[in-house]
Amino acid sequence: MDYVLNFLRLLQQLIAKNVVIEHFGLENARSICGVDVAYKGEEGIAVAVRFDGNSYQHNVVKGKVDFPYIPGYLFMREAPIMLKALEGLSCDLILMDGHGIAHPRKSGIATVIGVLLEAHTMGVAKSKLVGDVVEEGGVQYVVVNGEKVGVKAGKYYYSPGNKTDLQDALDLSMRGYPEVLRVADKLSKELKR
DNA sequence: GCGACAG
DNA sequence: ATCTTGTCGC
Repeated sequence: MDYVLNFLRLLQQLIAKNVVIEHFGLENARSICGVDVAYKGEEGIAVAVRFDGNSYQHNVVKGKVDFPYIPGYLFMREAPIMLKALEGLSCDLILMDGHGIAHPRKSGIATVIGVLLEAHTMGVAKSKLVGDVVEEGGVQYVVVNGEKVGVKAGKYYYSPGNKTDLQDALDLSMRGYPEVLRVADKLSKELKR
């Protein structure tokens, strides 16, 4: 499995070179999607929820998940099934569990999916993967090598995935935990029964 | 060698 | 993520 991780690391470095960190502006997101995955042993249940400001809609995908969870390589385990769940949904902004550039190689799952789909994405994680939390002007930033790569608000970490920036992460964090993610999490966990 | 370690 | 009882608090 050593070969695989070496290769995947190169892939992540390539992805990191293609990330686009630029201001999006949440006000430009007419539709926001949230994706989450729950497990029942080897079976993964992915749910993608879309909210367009008026109504909700969602996709459910179940399938075997082979790749193990390895810190730093989450995308290999969850990106495939997440992408399937997102099929057919048009989302101006995609949110998902996990980090974006707040990653050892600036290539968290939100970045991988964002670059792959050329979409606006943002990672929302429940715990830190890398960096130090530094407060500045009333805001808690996730800092890696002196660079601010994310924002911590409450117990959540927000970091740009692709075609979004730190300002977007801060703006999103101030809206509180995204409802689409709360719904996706709740739905995926109750559908595995 | 030791500690850290998204879901 | 999942396993898994009781317990503290609004």
